[in-house]
Amino acid sequence: MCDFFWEKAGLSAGEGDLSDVIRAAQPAARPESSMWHLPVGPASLTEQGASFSNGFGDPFVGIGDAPFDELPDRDLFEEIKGSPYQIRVSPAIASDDMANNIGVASGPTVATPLRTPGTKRSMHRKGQAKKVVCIPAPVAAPSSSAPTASGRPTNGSEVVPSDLWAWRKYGQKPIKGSPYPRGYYRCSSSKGCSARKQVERSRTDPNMLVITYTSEHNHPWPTHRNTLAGSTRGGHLSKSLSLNPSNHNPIQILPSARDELNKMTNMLRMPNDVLFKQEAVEVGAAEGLFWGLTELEPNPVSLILSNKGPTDVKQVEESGEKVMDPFSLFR
DNA sequence: CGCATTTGACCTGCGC
DNA sequence: GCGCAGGTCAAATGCG
Repeated sequence: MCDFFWEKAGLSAGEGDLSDVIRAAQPAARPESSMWHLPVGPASLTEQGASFSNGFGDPFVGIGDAPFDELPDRDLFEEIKGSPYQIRVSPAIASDDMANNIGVASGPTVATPLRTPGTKRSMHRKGQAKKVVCIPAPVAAPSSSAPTASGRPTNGSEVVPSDLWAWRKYGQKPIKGSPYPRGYYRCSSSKGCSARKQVERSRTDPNMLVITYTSEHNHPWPTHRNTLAGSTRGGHLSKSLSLNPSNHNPIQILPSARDELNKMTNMLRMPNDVLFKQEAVEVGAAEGLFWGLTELEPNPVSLILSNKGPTDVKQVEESGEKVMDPFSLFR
């Protein structure tokens, strides 16, 4: 049990359930924000169908695959290792049940849940681990003629943020009730890897991308993404950098999260096999969020936390420096 | 030439 | 059993 978390939420360990925690955490929310702020750390309850990815700063939002009132409460925090990241739960993607449960009208809109509660469709693939993360959508291609990162024209496909695994798109389908199509990707890092992900825009908040990861990778993280088969096209990170702050939400790292980020940095410097033995795959939002940073910058955290360095793409190109912000990884 | 993307067809599970 | 919707396949196409 993570006593810290409960204390942080103003509760004693073992007291209350998720609704209590949310309610207790609510005063911490910034008044101008339409988000609930949950001071939680890396958490993943994929087996239960609920998943919170940790949010390094504001932009990451975890949302479960199940309606909130069905989430396990204390079990959720069994997997929290202690560091108080903040996760914002957007009312725009939270369920009505959640809003009702916590009794807070904390947003202009409380939209429909991602999935209809209780439908069997949501349990379509029983036993398959799922992680659902929401991230701010990169600047979308507004028209069908807009190029993707690879320079190809699209038919309204998403500009899919890279998470540093190599993914190959194998399908796209329009989703009923949503104006946005869903893209289907499978891992191309390794033959036989069953990892898949689905990318779609949130129907309630078009500025958010909902990425659903299914199955686990059965191979280590790639050491050099650019050398992977199938990852070269559009995979040149240095070319895909976009450091214009207007392109994404500002990163806000809690002081108490810095230590944890530094720990992660050290972990990322370990050989792959060490990483796997330590089951570090749960560290980092959306699997491998920070993977690959080490080949670009000796101390990624320093980049995240530092105000130094070029502030826009032009400057980067001129200086030739390999400097990036965390969210350039998703472009 | 190798690989990624696109896209229509096909498959599968579920509700009625 | 049928229809619907989501998920996957695979041929066509294009880029580097």
